[in-house]
Amino acid sequence: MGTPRQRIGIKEVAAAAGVSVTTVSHALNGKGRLPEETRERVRRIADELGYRPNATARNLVVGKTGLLGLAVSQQGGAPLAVTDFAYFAQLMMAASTEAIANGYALVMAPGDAALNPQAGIAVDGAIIVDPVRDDGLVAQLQQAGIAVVTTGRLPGGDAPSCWVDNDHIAGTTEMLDHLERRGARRIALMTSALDISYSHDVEQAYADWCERRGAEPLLRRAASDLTERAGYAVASELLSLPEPPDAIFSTYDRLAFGTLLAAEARGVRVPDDLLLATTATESQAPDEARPSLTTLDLNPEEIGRSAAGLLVDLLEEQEPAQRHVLVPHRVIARASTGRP
Amino acid sequence: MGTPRQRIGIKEVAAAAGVSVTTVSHALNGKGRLPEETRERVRRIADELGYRPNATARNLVVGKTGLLGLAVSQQGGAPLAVTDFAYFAQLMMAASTEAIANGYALVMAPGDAALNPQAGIAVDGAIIVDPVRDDGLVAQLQQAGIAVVTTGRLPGGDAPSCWVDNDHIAGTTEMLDHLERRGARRIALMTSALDISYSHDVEQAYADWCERRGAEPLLRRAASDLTERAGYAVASELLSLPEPPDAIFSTYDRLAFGTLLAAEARGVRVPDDLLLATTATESQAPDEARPSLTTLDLNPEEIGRSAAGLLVDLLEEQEPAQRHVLVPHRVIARASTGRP
DNA sequence: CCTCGTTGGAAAGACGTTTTTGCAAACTCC
DNA sequence: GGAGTTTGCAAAAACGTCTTTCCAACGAGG
Repeated sequence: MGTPRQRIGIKEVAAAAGVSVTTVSHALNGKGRLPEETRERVRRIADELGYRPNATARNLVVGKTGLLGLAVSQQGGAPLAVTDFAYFAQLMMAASTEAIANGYALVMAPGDAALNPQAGIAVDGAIIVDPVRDDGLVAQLQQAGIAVVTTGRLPGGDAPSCWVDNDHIAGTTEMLDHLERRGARRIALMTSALDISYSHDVEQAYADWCERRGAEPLLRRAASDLTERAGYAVASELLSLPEPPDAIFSTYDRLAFGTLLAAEARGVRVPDDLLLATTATESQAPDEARPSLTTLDLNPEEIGRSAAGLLVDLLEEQEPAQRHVLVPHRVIARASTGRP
Repeated sequence: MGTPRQRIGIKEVAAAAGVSVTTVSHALNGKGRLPEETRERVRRIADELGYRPNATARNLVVGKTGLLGLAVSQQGGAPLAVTDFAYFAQLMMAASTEAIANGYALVMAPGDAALNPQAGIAVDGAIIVDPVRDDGLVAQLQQAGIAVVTTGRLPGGDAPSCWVDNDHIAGTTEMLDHLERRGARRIALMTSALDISYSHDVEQAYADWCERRGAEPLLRRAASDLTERAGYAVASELLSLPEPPDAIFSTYDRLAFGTLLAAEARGVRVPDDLLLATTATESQAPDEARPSLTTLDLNPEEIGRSAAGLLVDLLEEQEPAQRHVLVPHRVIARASTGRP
């Protein structure tokens, strides 16, 4: 108020610098043939005036929307992976940060329809989290020529695709080794029935690990809502076996919390009678549980950051440096596997 | 591939309909003077051709960005309200849905800087969740002339503002009444020390309620990380008082879960020895707890939907129908307050 | 001195809409 | 049947940037 506060544009900068708008544009974008001296002067003046290029105008001329979409693959019609809010929120925040740093805006798709090329919002590229087999959205996007990066790999995906993922085979193996070192002789795997690459990788790593040791696999898939209640049910069943496991590796922290409750209800002490480890979706929660939970940290922030970065590369460079990214994991030993 | 797949624009529609682009624009936007018959025909042809207006071009000419920002107010420099992922995610998804329905894209701000009018991404308007007193971002946005809607009211806010909120006074009172009806004689309030309107409203409602009954208030503010651990600590202190409460109302579900643990650890039975109620941030979790928790449901989806809707009104209409929205709450009685 | 290549920079078109203005044709009214 | 008024639509100007094209000045080589 008082100040006219006219948004200053490239024209104003040009006038102030005594050059044409062309020169300003070239100077700021490193294009054209200009002596470094002029470039520098224009940049300085633009800075002084607080010039911020209008993203809409730029997008219009370069033919982009400036938008990246982020969606969680839908199993059936589940209203978002309700159980994984923390993992998902961390991933999203990191992806958003990276997108903004590259001049894009990340928009959350509240459902498959939001990114539908025919009906939804127009985006330059999309990140699909944990695609399920035959994910319709992924197919639609690719068919429409929209760049797609998945976190986790598309099961059965034939087409060449871009993804970022953890090395779940290695992570699972490390955790099983850890449990064995802490004295486990009979390790059960508690996972989900979701048809995503994560499940497949973990189950395969587990099967291979057991086979190498000549051990009998003890695999349970919890109800796909992945609540503590589901973990409680599966753990109760496991613990009442004639030959119950002496260690459980859960691939979702909610399932592990439920397992903790089930153990307590049956008077099974963790870690004395049962070792318990989990994959983390929420960084603090496992540490706050009683006892604190040994965790395989999947580093969702880095997943999100990498996914957005890869997507931007895909959009801006003709040939991205890499089409696949592996994000490092980390085994964090806590009280639930003994010797804290 | 094979099909040229030229993006069809307003020009193609005009050609197909045998009219000018002006007429197409007018027909589609309900502007200008056109007989209904022409309008209808143009709309039909546009539909048949699958015409989708280019949002970027539209935004350019109307001088908008088409972006709405959503940020969680930062207390100090906390990396997002970590504890409230579920509440927050539900709110965000609903806001995103509403934004898209109105032709906007909602972008999550991964920190205050992202929406800074000087340095961040340019948005038409912003939703700030639970603003703390003297929130810098709110001030900056308003000063820059960017429309702001807050969920929860800005403490000490002098300027006229737009917000959507629950009637926490009424909600708290209802819950206290419920506890009293279920036999509580000494009700403690467990809340946070956050300087947001939510805390103030609840504390005031509690103080008033106690005063009306001549009861002594028993108020505790948990550490602001609001974890189960924090709830555990506060509950332990309360239960070890010479005259402990026979009911606790927690304003965050995590605190209530911690309370449940503390009660169990001390052999205090819920609901027999202690009634426990909580405000919900996660719809299923309180139901899944053991015992299931009586809940004050704040309806975060509706908060998010309303906030986005109000923001759009603010941007598109000179004078919005209303500047404040109250979203209904709901008391859900469960096992933790007896008689399920 | 003339030609040619290089350098620095400006002019103008384009991106796909919306909006304003303009202008005939078709009515209405006396 | 002429003067106004309404109706239906088109032409053109924006919006702010990037990009292509073009031109003048300058230097070098013969």
